[in-house]
Amino acid sequence: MKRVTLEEVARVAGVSRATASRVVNGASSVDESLRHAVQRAISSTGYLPNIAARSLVTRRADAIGLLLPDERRMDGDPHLASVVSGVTRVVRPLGVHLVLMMTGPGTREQAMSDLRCGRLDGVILVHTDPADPVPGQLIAAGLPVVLAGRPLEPMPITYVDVNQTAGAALAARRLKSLQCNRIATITGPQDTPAGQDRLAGFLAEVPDAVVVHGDFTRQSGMAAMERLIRCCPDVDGVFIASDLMANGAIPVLHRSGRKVPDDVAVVGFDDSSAALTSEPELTTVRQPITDMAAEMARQLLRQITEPRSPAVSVVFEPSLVVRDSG
Amino acid sequence: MKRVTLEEVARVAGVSRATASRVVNGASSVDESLRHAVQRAISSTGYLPNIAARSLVTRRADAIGLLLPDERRMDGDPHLASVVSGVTRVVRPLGVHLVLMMTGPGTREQAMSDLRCGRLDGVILVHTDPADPVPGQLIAAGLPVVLAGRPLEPMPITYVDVNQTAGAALAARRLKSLQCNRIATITGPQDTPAGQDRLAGFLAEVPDAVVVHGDFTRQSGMAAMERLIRCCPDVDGVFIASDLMANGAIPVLHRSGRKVPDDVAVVGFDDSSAALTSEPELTTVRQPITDMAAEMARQLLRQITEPRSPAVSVVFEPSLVVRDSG
DNA sequence: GGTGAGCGTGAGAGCGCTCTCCCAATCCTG
DNA sequence: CAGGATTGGGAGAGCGCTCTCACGCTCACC
Repeated sequence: MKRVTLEEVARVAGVSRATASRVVNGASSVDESLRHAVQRAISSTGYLPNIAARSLVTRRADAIGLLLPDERRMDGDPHLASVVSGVTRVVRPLGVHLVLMMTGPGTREQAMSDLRCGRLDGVILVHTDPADPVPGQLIAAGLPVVLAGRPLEPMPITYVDVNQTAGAALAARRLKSLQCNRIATITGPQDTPAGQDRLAGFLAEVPDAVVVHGDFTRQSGMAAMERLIRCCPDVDGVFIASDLMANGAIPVLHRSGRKVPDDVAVVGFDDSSAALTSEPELTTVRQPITDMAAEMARQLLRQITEPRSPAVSVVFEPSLVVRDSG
Repeated sequence: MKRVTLEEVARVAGVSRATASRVVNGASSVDESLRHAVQRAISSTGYLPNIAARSLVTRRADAIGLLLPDERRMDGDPHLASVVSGVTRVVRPLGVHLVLMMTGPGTREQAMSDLRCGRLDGVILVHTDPADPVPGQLIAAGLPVVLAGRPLEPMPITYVDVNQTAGAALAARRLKSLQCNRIATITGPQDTPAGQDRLAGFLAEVPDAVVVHGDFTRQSGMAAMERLIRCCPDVDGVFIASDLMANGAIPVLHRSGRKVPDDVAVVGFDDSSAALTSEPELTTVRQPITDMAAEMARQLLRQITEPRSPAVSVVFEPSLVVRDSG
């Protein structure tokens, strides 16, 4: 089982290596008969182009990186599979590899050098720490990068996000339509755009809502709900800024003797798997994660093929998924 | 920002390209002073080796693939992040890339050609369909491959698994120690090794257990539990072969007026996130997923560096995580 | 019939790296 | 101190591919 090269294919087809290469790469200007000869030679020899050799001359790796937060932070995030799936859908038909990198010591630097030494053509950054300097560095270096979610500080970087504000408004209107009188919200961390926007969007609809802070984790959801029913026992509708927090909060409600949704209506955000494992199943705001991931991939590929193309932001509209909790 | 090559480094350091290469690759036989000169040259020029060029001559891609089932099947699988994390931990320090491939039309063939054309050095196969011919083909071609989980048919292939039988026995003993008299189990699909072994291991300890079949999904957990309480209303202890099924089953128990764990003790399997989002939190059998993934990566790397090394199986011992459900 | 445009093809120069020689310098041993 | 053994470094040949360039051919037009 020896490797078969383009040279070999050319020999078998009776053409030059250049012509064989043209056929492999689908160049148009090749005579039909020669094209067929080459194609026959390819299948008869079982030829597969050596990517390293190609990559060496084209200076393209045909691989992109997906930079993820590490397991701990990912833990709560049910989206990984959806993100991977969305990116894959766009990227695979083009033969581009998806390289996964979990944040750990030195990962981001690693990704930078992979990018610079041509091992990666671009990266998608997920859940970036607002203080992280990497996105800025990448942009400054003119390297293709796409962010999942709006950056905290405005910067000329391409990102894909869901309309968080609109999503929170959807939740607010649902609660109002349920005739809730005493409405509260458990927020996400206020140092993240998602946390901020979900609160702002909600308050825009329900200005007098009771606000209790959380940080998107289950734990914080439990704690926040305990505080909420203590400070505001007559609450009858609550928007919880992530399903995971809602998942922690609902048992607290139950233990306090309140029924969901009869006594207290609950609306979550994310439509993650936590929405289905809650009891009752969560009414929640859905983000089209897979589509968003696909769009990130598309944006990244565009940047790769058209360097220095302008930064854009693509914002998807969320939708309300009505289940049993509110 | 032009690319700096080894040639350039050699020039700056005043040595030959060969020597510079030796330093980059950590060859021992280089004079200290020259080594330092080269290292200075590397950092002053900001040199990064071009992986494609290296790969072309070494015939190593320094990348491995992780072949996953598609999103639908993955959906229930809470392990993805843990698997990725475990593999990453082993692989990154070596500068090896982790390429994610979700099964879709043509993925497996794609992976095969990536392997053959030297774009991937090896693959880890997760949740392979028992009928899938790919593992066999890979083995036949002498390509490095590691399976997550024992293959259904015995074959000379390296795999890493948890001792499913022992795990089920752990659950059984827990239920017995709780003085349960009427013990049942909800199984996984019986055409998978995991499904088979968990049932067998359980029956070995509780031969007279009531057996109801499921397929690892939440839905099936609900349905199975409904059947169970109908056919066996006095059940007071049940081993459910996956946390996800347990997560679907517990609300059924609640709705039937049974309290968990007071009326019915429940033990799950996996220690996935579904165990924590259940109410009450699940007592379950834990598999050390991250460690197992790391071991898979190690085994794969060994096969890559030592081709034709014998197939081995590594089996991890599970442990019981006692929480509130049983 | 001469000229020029247009097109398909082949020759060949690299892309940046590793690695095998081979030579020179140093070391040990008798 | 001669001889061989050992060691470090350099020259250079590729790895397999793409892509530019120039060549030869056909065709149209004046």
